[in-house]
Amino acid sequence: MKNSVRVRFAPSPTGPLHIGGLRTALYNYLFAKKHNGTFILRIEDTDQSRYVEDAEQYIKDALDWCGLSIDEGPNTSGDFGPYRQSERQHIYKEYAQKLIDSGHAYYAFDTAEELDKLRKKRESKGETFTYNSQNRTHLNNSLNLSKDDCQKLLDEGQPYVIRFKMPMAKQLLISDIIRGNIQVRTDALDDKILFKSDGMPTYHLANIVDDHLMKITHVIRGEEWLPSLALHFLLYDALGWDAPEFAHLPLILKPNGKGKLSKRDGEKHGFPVFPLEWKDPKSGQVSAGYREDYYLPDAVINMLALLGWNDSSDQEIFSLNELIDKFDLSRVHKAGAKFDQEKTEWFQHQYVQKVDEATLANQFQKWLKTEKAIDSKIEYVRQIVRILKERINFVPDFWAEGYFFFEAPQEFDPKALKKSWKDGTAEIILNLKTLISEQDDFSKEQIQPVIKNWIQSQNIGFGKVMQPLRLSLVGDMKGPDVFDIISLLGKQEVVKRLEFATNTLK
RNA sequence: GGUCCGUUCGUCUAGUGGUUAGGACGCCAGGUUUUCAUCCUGGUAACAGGGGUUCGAUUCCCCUACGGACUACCA
Repeated sequence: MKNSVRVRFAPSPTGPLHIGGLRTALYNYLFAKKHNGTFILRIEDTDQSRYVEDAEQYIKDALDWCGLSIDEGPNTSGDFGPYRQSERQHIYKEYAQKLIDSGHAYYAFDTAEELDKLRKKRESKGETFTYNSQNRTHLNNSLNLSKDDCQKLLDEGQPYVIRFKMPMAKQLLISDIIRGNIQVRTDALDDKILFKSDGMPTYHLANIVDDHLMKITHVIRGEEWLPSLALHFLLYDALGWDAPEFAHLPLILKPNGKGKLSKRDGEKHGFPVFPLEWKDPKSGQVSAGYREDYYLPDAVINMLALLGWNDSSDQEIFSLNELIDKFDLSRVHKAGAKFDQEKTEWFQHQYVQKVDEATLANQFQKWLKTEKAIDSKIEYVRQIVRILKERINFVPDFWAEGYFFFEAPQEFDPKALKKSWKDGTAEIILNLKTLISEQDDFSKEQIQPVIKNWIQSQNIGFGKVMQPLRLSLVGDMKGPDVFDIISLLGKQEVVKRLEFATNTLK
C-alpha cells in the first residue's frame, strides 16, 4: 500500500462549515475515493481564542449529511492520531527546535504591541512594515543577540515566538496540479511566525508537520492558501522532507462576483451558505442551512461538484459514485466561480423529482403538522403529492402549490376575478352546483365526463364554466387539473366552495 | 501599495492554430395545459483590449485593463 493516496480536509473549528469549505471537503473526498485512498479529517484548533464549542460536531454532521464518510479523524480509527491539533501540541515544539538548530528559524522577543507600533508608524508614511530580512537585523531577536543573552531571556521566561528565517533572493518554482508552475521570489515574503508565545504552533508549522507525519500525499485546499505555498514548500525543504503535491482550488465568489462568498451573502440574497442550520452560541443568531431548507444533499453535492469542475461531457447530473468515477483534479477550473442560486434550485428540482411519493408525502404531512397545525390523512397527502410533485422544488412548495386542498378560499385574486367572473357567471355556477350535488361518484374518471357533458348540453363555452369553477375552488387562476381538484376535495367541499363563491361574488 | 493567481454568452462551463465557438441555468417565443406551474421545441447571448508569432489566432508569447486572494502571535 505504499504511495497510496492520503488526503485531508483540515478545517478550523471557528464556526459552521461554509459551502466553500464543503466543496473543498468534497473534492478531497472524490480524489481520495477515486484513487482508493484515505480521506482524513483533521481539526486545526491551534487558535484558542477563535475556538467555537460546537463547530467540530457541526463539521462532522455536515460531512455526514452529504455522505462524505471519513476514513480517519477524531473519534474515528486511524494510525496517525490524534487528529486534533490541540491534542498534538507536544509534537510541534520539537520541529520548531529543529529548525532553530539548523538555522532555519530563530527566536523573536518583540511584543505584539511593539510590532503594531512599528507597523502603524510605517503606514503613516505610506510604507509597509514586514518582519523580513531587511528588518530582522534591528529587531529584538536571537539573530541579533548573543547566544548567552538569548538563553538568559529564555531562562527568564520572556515570552517569545519562533520565526522562519526566509531566505534572501531565492527564485522558487512550485508546481500545482491545477495551476501548473507558480513562480515566487522569496524577497517579497516575510519571516512568518511558526510558533506562538502561547506555546501553540501557527497554522504553517502545524500543517506541515501533520501533513508529513500523517503521510498526506496531496494537499487540496482553497486558493486563499496560494500566497503561503512558498513558505510551506520551504518548510518541507528545511525539515528535509519531501513535499506532497498541491492543488489550490478556485474560490466560490459572491453572485455579483465581488469577492468571496460570505455568510452575509446568504442573508442578503436569501439562500443558505451553510450545509446545516447554525445557531451562533454567542449571539444566538441563526443562519439558514441547506438541510433545514429542504434541499437534498445529493443536489447540493452535485451543484458544488460542478462549481469549478466538469468532466468535459454535457452531463450535468451526477451521483456521488459517478462523481468519484469521473473526478479529475487536473480538470478543475482555475478561475473563481460565482455562486448561482437559480442553478442550485434547478439541481434541487432534478433531484426532488427522483424522490418517491411516499417519502415526500411523509415529509409534507410532517410539515403540515408543524407549520400549519394541520392533521391530514397520509392517503390524502399522498394524492396531493402525486398531482403536485412535478411542479415543486422543496417540500414546503406543496403548500404554495396546493394550499387550497386544505383550506377554502376566503377571497379571490382580483385579476383572476376580473378575467373569469362576468355577468351571468353566478347563475351558471349555481346550476353546476346543483348538478354536482346530485353526483355520488367523485372519482376523476366519473366526475369529469359528467361535468363536461353538462357544459356541452348547456351550450355554453367551456371557458365560461371552467374558469369560474377554478376560481371558486382555488381562489385564483392557477393550480392542477380542475377535475383532480374536484375529485380530491369531494362533494361536500366542492358544493360548499361553489356556494361561497356565488354568494360572495353574485 | 506589494506579492501571487485569474479572465469564453448575464451565470456555470466545453472546445480548437483553420469550428456555423457546443451544452446547462436564466431570459424570450411557440406548443402542451381551456388556468398557473411543470414539460417539449425554438430563439437571444461570449472568446476583456492592444501588440506580436503565424498563411491563419479565441487557442501560443508580451503588455495593458479589469477581477480576486494574501499581506495577523487567524486559519
